[in-house]
Amino acid sequence: MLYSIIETLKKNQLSITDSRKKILEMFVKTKGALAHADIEHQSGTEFDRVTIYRTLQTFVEKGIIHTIPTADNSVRYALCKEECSEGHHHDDHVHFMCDDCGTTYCLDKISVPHLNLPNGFTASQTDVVVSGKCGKCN
Amino acid sequence: MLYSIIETLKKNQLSITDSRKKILEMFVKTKGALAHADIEHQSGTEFDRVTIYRTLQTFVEKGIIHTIPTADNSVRYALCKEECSEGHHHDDHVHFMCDDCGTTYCLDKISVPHLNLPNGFTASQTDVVVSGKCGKCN
DNA sequence: AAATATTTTGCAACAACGTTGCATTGTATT
DNA sequence: AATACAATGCAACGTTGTTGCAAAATATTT
Ligand SMILES: [Mn+2]
Ligand SMILES: [Mn+2]
Ligand SMILES: [Zn+2]
Ligand SMILES: [Zn+2]
Repeated sequence: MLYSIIETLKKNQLSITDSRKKILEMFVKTKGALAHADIEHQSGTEFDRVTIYRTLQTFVEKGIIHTIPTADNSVRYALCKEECSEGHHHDDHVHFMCDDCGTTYCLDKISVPHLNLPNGFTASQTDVVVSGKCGKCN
Repeated sequence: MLYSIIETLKKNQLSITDSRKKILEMFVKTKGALAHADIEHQSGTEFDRVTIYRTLQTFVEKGIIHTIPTADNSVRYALCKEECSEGHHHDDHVHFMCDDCGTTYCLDKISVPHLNLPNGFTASQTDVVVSGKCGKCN
């Protein structure tokens, strides 16, 4: 399946800029997730820190990427599947973070389990983050 | 069940100091979880920011409190059950964060479900964080 | 294609959060 | 009570993220 960067930006009514193209390209070419710092390092001095923050924010709002909760409370991002749209994320899959190589995976095929909450509690979102060793490191 | 602050500190070979006593007391008296900022506010100018950071660190290392991963990537802490010890946490329960009142609950009775990971992946820890409305806010 | 309107970017300044080194103070031990 | 040891407060610093605004880039209109 091919992913058109320009199409994605247009579809979301975002103007086509260098930073948006390159940052989105990084996500498309990466299996795992990316942190702000990863993008900053990969792009060198090409973009300002602030631009990267703003680009990530915009992508999250538009449903192009989603944030991943991690055990160490660092922020990571990964591409959304096509079902996500502005203000409506549907990334209800399990995330995996390798203790060895640090790679964060979206386990798209493993959906988050249903839980019986205590009386009076209602859920709007459930995040599952698994830590351990990934396929490469095992 | 009663919780002796002094006993807990002694059991973990920690010297008995004002900050440790008062901060641990806050956790014992609180149903939910506490953030660094909560402790700072509740204690006024009594302790330095750094002391609070170091006390929380020490308590986590000793297995007295555990950190709670949250959807918004803020750091929270809650009391551990007695099974936890230095370097060995066993807080495998579900956490709940109320979107309305912000309270974070340890749902001790709901243990994290077992998941079938992809081939080659092994889990060392699974964190489940549910967001939604709590009993009070529903 | 050029002119205009709109968005995005880079910079600077700031705020929140967290860490480290070291002298001072407090706790434990003899 | 004297000594040894550990924790605290302070200052200084680093990292992460935000905001306002002028300059630059992109989109739209003529
Ligand atoms: Mn994901
Ligand atoms: Mn808990
Ligand atoms: Zn790995
Ligand atoms: Zn609530």
